[in-house]
Amino acid sequence: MTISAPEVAATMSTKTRLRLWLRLLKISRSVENNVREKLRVEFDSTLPRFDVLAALYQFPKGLRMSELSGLLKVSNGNVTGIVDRLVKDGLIIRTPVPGDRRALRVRLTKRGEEEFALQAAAHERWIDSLLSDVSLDEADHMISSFDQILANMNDKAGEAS
Amino acid sequence: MTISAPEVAATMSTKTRLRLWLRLLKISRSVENNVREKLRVEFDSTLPRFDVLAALYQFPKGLRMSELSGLLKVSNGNVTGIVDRLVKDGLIIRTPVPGDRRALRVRLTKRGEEEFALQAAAHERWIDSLLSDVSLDEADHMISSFDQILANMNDKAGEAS
DNA sequence: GGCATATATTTCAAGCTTAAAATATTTTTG
DNA sequence: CAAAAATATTTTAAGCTTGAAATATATGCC
Repeated sequence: MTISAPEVAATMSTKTRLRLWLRLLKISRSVENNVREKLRVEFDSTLPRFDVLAALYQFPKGLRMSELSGLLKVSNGNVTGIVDRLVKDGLIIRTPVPGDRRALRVRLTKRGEEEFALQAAAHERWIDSLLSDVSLDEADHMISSFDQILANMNDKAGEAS
Repeated sequence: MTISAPEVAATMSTKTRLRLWLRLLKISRSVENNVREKLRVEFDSTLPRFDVLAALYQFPKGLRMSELSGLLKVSNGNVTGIVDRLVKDGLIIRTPVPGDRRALRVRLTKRGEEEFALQAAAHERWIDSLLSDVSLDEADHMISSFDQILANMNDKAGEAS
């Protein structure tokens, strides 16, 4: 009996995929740590707060708590705490939803909008600088690869987009 | 005065790089959430614990606390807590470092080694499945791109490897 | 209408994470 | 050698995160 070629090939791409994942994780953590530090120093804020503001910025009419946690793909209880603090800081407000007394709609205040616009512009510059050696073509190519991976992954796992 | 071409191009690649980062983050979080859930259900463990065990598995002689936190790129105090719990569970042990009474060396116990071997094998299968539609060539190509990005990023930022 | 079930949100307990302060020890240097 | 500076680690306070339990309200069913 000879060595099974498929098994050898499978092992090889398994190891390579694992390496790919470790590299992906390393980049992701590097960028995240970098952005986290800049948010702290320049805006006295955090990544979770930025994420919440970013989501609300896209929806001027506001979002329900559950829509917000769904978008950010974090737990409900998690968002409660972050929103509490942002409300206390006057960057967002909670308003009741007419017709459903269980639900609350959250949206940016005027100040929250202005503050986030500043943070978003800075964030864009930070990312542009960190990824400055990625050409437009390269970036486009990687984005399509990622989209393909994401589409496939959402089938494999229960994990939504 | 005509529109400045360089500025237009810069804006375009800035936006594309931002999109690239958001996609990268999405994949990274999807995979992480998936692995986290599987570690919880199948091994009653967590990602930070897995990371610590993985680091120690590569260094059978053990690592100092500061080497460990350096490798994982997390704070010193963070590792203290995770190590405390792993010690309590009998998966690792702390031993004094001869000649330096400030330092402690941490290494896997026999049980920790056996337990991690199981987790690592399962982890490899999970990743292989999640990234199953990435071909060997594609993976290799992405790995080089990532390495290049990482090398460039470490110059831009104070952020080490 | 009234009871069961479902949905929206918060609370809770436990663990993760950080930056900064505290502790203990080692090394440098005057 | 003693004071000062540096290093290794832990502790602390605050915030983030999760899954599960609790609370409040709404919807479906008889």
